[in-house]
Amino acid sequence: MTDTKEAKRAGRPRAFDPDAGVAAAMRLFWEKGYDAVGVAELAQTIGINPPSLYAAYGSKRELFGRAVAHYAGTQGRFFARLDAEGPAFETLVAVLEEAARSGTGDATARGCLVLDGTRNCTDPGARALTAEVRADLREKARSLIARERPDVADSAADYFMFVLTAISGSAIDGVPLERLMQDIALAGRGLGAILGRG
Amino acid sequence: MTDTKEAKRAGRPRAFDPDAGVAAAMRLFWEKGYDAVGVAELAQTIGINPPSLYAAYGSKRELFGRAVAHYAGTQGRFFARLDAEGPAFETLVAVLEEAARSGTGDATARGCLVLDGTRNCTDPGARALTAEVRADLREKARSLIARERPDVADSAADYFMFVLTAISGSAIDGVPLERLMQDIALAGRGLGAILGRG
DNA sequence: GAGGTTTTTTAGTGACCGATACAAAAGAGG
DNA sequence: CCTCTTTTGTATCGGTCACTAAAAAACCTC
Repeated sequence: MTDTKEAKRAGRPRAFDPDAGVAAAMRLFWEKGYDAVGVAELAQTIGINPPSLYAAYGSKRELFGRAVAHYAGTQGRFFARLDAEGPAFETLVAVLEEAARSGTGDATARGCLVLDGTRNCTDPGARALTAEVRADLREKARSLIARERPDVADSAADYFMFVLTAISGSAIDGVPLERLMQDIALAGRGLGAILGRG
Repeated sequence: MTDTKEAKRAGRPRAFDPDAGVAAAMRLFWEKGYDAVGVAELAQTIGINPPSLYAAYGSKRELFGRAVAHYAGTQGRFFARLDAEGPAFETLVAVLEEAARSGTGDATARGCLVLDGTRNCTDPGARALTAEVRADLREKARSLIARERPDVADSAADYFMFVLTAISGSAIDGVPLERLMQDIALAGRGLGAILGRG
């Protein structure tokens, strides 16, 4: 589609950086959720007009897809820990704590874009975009757990997503990081129980 | 304002039951969230025209307030258990399980209206309506716990709301009741830990 | 019946939604 | 210079948003 390289093509050069636009859009979607962000608002924040937005990204939904991917690569980078070697229990708890930090680090963009960005969203395509990332995330947790306890990998992965859902929702509701850390410690008891004391 | 009694007043009689309208509106708000439900859709579901809706309820937000109150009095009736006498741990877990049942009982209206009905909602007034109910709920849990363990009442009440948030969000994401029950059992380990073995 | 009161219906308000038609503008290559 | 290509800004598309003005309709009391 669009060549990301700076190879000078014919035609009038683009006056803005599409990647920077994705980052700005991500921030907006994260703060307000998919439906609550309008195309006009997106364009104004990026510093362009709506036609430039459609020419560069295709549609609001496609821009959201780029934003979700950017979110996963920045705010959600710590989930890569699930792929690394190491004890499951400690890794999972550490990831939950990182999620709490990410979801409370900025007062204007709380919670998780992937978990709550399409809540009550009317666009099935946008919902599917976040649902796919959630499914990938659950699978990462499941396979990590399966290395130690394949018998409980599904149940423990479900519980991991369960706690993750609580973290994002609570962060959005204004629960501060310190309390989230306490909640994670308590929820970790359940994780330790099913994993047989990590 | 409007006399709920059937005392025959002057003027053309109302052709619909306002309470039944609230129930229908509640169902719609529960299924889709505040922002995703339009006034035209509400009116059509109730079986009236928009002007009748405004004459009877005042505004979309006020109708939502009535709907939330109706929800609390029907779907959320089991929260009254928090006011009853009894051991805190068993009561809290039972309430969490009831919440899971309520949030998964109907495939078309999942989760909790109070916890997730105004997620990503652009109307601050509507958000405040659900936030107030959530605060009341947390206070009920806190005072129940305080009867046994005043020292940990705040932390345990926070954790209770944390788990409740997970239940509603997970139910919306499609997690079936059986898995939610497993998750609650695991989360209950943390509750038992902070309450000192319920 | 007439007058008063309230709800009904029809029709429409301005504002915003996502998405576009169109032509001027700005580059490359000839 | 001219042509080709792509992006730009302007101005708008039809549709939906929450909400309402206005008048007909349906009850009351007299």
